[in-house]
Amino acid sequence: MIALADCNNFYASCERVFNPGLKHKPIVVLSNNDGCIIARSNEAKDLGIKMGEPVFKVRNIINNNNVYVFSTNFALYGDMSSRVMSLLSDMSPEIEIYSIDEAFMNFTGVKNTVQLASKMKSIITKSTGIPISIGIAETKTLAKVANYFAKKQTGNGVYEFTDQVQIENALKELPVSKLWGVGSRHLRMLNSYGVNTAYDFVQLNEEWVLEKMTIMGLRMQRELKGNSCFGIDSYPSRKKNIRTSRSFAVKVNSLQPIHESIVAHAAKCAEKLRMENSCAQYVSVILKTNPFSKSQDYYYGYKSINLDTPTNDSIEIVNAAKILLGSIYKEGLIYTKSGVIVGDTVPADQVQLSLFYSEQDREKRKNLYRSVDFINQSMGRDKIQLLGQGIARKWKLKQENLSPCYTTRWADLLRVHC
DNA sequence: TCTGGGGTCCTAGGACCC
DNA sequence: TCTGGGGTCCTAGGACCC
Repeated sequence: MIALADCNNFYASCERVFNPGLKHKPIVVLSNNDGCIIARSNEAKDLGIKMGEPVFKVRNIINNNNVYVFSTNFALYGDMSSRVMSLLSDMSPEIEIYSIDEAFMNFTGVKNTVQLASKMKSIITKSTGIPISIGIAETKTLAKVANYFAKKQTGNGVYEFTDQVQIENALKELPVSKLWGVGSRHLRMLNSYGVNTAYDFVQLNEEWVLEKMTIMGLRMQRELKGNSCFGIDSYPSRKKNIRTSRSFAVKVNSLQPIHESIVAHAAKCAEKLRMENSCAQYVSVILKTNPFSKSQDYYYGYKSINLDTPTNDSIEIVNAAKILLGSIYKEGLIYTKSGVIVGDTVPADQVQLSLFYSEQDREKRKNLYRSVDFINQSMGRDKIQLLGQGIARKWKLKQENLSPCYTTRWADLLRVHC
């Protein structure tokens, strides 16, 4: 059996833990740059605020209903997540941390699955204040479905599929849009063939599913029939790509701030690579205009370059990114977002040096970055940075409603008055 | 006026090779 | 005028997830 633990309204719940006055109040959390809604409490969902919706479109609902609005605070959510995950790991022999708020656990051989899940749930709530739901079933996809019903039940929060009739009834009740692996495109396609529930989907001919939805669709269908296609992957594999990108806080129509942002993103990518102990074999740069703009055609500039030798050296990655930027930047456009991607990573200790590479230089740089990373991690990010990242950084984020970093910054610790 | 960021996997088609 | 068959690798783009 597989169990899926999923935190309820995770970001909104994190904000609530340290601010109990928000209990039963509608809360939303915004994306970077305060652009879109990326998390909602149940109360906010009930007001009709949708996932991913731009804030300006729901400004009226927010104002009229006293909805509490938070800028995204990843330092807080990341730290709360690791607390939840470490508690789950203690109680489960095999666990795959699937996302910031979800984990699959192998319940094979567990005698009383529901009892164990309920215990997990109460321990997490007691120790972290984060509410979770747990779904249990034969396969990952069915565990996702079970989790959906665990969340729907009031008060309980644990749901297990034990027999076929129960599964069939659940799938008949589940809109096909809620399935793990059905996005907006597939949904439209399936609806147009009269497939509306998960049960309708399971009835479809396998060849048809393969043709219309590739092997991914077929695996999903088989999982819903109880045939496991996805195992529990408990060892986090090295990331294949690493990306750093941001929207600009203000509109940008000159090269200078874009250049600064690209240097900063490239340096950040290099730092992330060093944290993972990886080296990348290619660098890509993205530069785009507003896709929703009516006054200007959408421009999406994207270019990659292969490196002679895989690297995690900030200066090398920055230099590659600068060259790429030069080749995609066009005068006269108003840009809204830039980014750098590094990819095809290899373990840092297995890098094949190119013929012309000096081992000595590489060692020197390695020592330099070890010191830079140490200082930035212990004394605050960007204490030491490349000059090209800019001092004023006008392109930086907009975060107007940021909550304190309750758990990761001394100055923000919660004060208890006796 | 105002629309996130960071990932994964799969496929079709082009380039290239023998 | 007539122009094969079979393979690999790479990449852009699509679709999905949280």
